[in-house]
Amino acid sequence: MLIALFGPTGVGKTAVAVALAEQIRALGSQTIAISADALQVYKGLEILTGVASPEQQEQLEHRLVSCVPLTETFSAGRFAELAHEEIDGALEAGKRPIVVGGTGLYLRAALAELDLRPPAPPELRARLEAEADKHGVPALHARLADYNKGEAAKIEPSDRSRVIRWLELTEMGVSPDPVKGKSQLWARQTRHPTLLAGLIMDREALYAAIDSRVDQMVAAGAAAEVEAAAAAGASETARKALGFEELLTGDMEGMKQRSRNYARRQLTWMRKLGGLKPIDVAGREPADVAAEIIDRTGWNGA
RNA sequence: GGCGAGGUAGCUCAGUUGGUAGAGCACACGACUGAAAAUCGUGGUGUCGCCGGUUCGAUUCCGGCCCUCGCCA
Repeated sequence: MLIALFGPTGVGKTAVAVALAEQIRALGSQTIAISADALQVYKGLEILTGVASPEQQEQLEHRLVSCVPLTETFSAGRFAELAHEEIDGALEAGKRPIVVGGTGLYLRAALAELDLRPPAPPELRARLEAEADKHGVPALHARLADYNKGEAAKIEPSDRSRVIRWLELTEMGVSPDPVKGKSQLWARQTRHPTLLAGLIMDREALYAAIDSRVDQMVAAGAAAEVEAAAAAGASETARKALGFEELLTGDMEGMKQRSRNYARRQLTWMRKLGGLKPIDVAGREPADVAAEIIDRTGWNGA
């Protein structure tokens, strides 16, 4: 069995993971953390993306963190392969892995076997991007209707990312239609028995925690980190990190705002994730939260 | 004190030739399958500065007052 931790940015996932590790070791097992985060994978954005500190990683080894060069683009598909390897490897070694992360899609990709479609060649995407700039996204969307009227109606004409992705797939000769049956994103189905815990706290406290976390990141040198990353030629996906563009222009308020907005979208994921056990962490010590999670695993014989 | 500009949603503002008003952002909710910290959808925001006048009806016109900003003294 493995433990998975989900929750909005700033809720304290890493601290709970570290506390969990300590308690798992006390029960005589080994453990390791596998991050399910789209931006923490980048090497060189540790402060900005809130990767576990060196001290925390001394207490709990983290995988899939700081492992991709900034200049590379990354994707959920690549992540899924790496995550499955890490999880299976840890289980084979007799460890009790903790999957921790706030990227909903990545978390599901790590825990389940999603039927992800193939990636598009960069030239194809670049061509469609250019067409979208020239004619507008709705014009591209109109082409979807030629392919499949019913399915195209489910995609908003203004949804640039999805319209382009669908056209990529149709031009590649791959059916872009959703997988038949219930969505794999919200299903309870997982590759291994999993306890999925969702950390929550009241909105006001969460937003306050996010704001102060941004202040801490800035105090820790996030702006210099971003400038170095930009100078090093950070990829388009790396530049999506919350605060990347904002810190280049000194807009700390904007960074806080975007982080709060993101947290809200994460909460929407949390309400839908199948089998998730919500745990209110407001005002509690990480060890206390960890103990509640361990209780639910039954590992301590309770 | 004089002159000018302005006071409309939480913020920045638009608008009403008189029939009690709307954008963006914020906020809330939702969608989500190799870009997902991305991308997108839906929704309510309100003594239209205060008091009076004209009017069937005033946020809009008129008068007075208060406040803010700028210039001049």
